[in-house]
Amino acid sequence: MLCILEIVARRKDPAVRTQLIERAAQMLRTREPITLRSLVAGTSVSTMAVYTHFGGMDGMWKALRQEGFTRLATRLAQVTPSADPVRDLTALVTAYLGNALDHPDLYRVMFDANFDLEDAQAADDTLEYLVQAAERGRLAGRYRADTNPLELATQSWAIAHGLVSLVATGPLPRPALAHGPLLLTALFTATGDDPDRCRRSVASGWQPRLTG
Amino acid sequence: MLCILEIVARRKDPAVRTQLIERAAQMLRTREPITLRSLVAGTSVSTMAVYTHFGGMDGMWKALRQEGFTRLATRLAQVTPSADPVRDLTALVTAYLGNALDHPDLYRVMFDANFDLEDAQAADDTLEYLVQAAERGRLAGRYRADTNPLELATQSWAIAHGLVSLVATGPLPRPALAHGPLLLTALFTATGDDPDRCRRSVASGWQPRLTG
DNA sequence: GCTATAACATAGCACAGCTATGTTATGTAT
DNA sequence: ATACATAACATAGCTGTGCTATGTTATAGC
Repeated sequence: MLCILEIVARRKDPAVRTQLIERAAQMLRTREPITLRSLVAGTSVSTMAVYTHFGGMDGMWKALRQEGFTRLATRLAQVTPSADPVRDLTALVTAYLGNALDHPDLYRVMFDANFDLEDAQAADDTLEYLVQAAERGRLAGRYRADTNPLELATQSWAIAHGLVSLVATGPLPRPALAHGPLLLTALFTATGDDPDRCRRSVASGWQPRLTG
Repeated sequence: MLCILEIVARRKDPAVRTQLIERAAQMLRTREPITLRSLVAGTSVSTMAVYTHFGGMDGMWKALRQEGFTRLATRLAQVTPSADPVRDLTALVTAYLGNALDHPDLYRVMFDANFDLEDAQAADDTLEYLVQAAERGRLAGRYRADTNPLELATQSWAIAHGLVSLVATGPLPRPALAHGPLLLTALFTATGDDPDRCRRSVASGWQPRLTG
């Protein structure tokens, strides 16, 4: 009997994979240039490990982007829903900004040149956190009944990404992030929330620490 | 007599410089990989020309980014001020989006990894167009008297950059740009403009062609 | 134990950006 | 007009890049 798919010898060690991408993330943080040889230099593995585990440097970068989205998702998941969904959506945006500021180089890689479907899916998955909060806000009557949660989430995302990418990638100074609350309040108010109540919700969901 | 500064022999030909960056922009458009040798291959100059004119490939990329900001400034300059400064600011944002969509690869390069002061200055110069429109809006009484034109311009920029970079770089589909009018209206209204009047101004400044 | 399989190590390939060195063209001074 | 000084230019070769071809070794199933 032929057991084609079950014949496996010398399985790859998953630890090697995580070791490599963690080292890559570390090198990204310390601004060291990441090359095939410099990447494996700090480890006990050979250059071929990059090919068996990632299929090449492109695959490694792809996995690194994926790691970035995973960390982002972890951070978004730490935002515990409260009774105020507008505050929650603000808190999610704040978490998004905080993640980008804590790992600016990783964030830059996440939204760099070569995107493919896998990464786009990962981006959509993280967006889903915002969609849920937007939907809860609509159900709570904070936004107009005809509000499309996906659209509101996308608009919030655009604001967050616009601000943080201009700050993380260069031209704008970090205090420019302080525009966040005003932009979010403007968006949520335009979506139907009461201005004063919205201001309070956004203020309670925002983390002033970001602009430091 | 020594004329130190005036002793010049065989001046560099500016035409070579423009030829190279135009070819680089063209190769960017056609997705050809831009390497030192592939860049000069189509020209009659040697690889050394890149070093005499730009000091290396990094300098060439820097000049290419500069060219991107120059084109952007040209496009923004084509927006003729009208009697409605809110419309004008919307039109400027629309021109910003249109430029990014017409030259997506160039736009990506403009906001890519290595930024330095020269490029940041170029970015600030283009921002100045938005600042002027914001200031005119304030003087016209459309925005609150205590509105900071630079801040309003920066907020508009963040919205534009957030939207268009998410569209040009991947995850969002092009129709997502249709969120622009709502976001701008929300921002301008929050800055003091009358909601109905603002909606009309934004609608008249917006180019629906973008979302196609 | 034997064999098949795949992870692994090594060496070398093509190409990248860059630089050292020689050549040529051009403005200045005699 | 001629000679010189200067810098743009052409050529060839350098180091380092990602990648691949080839041989070796460790592991799973009979």
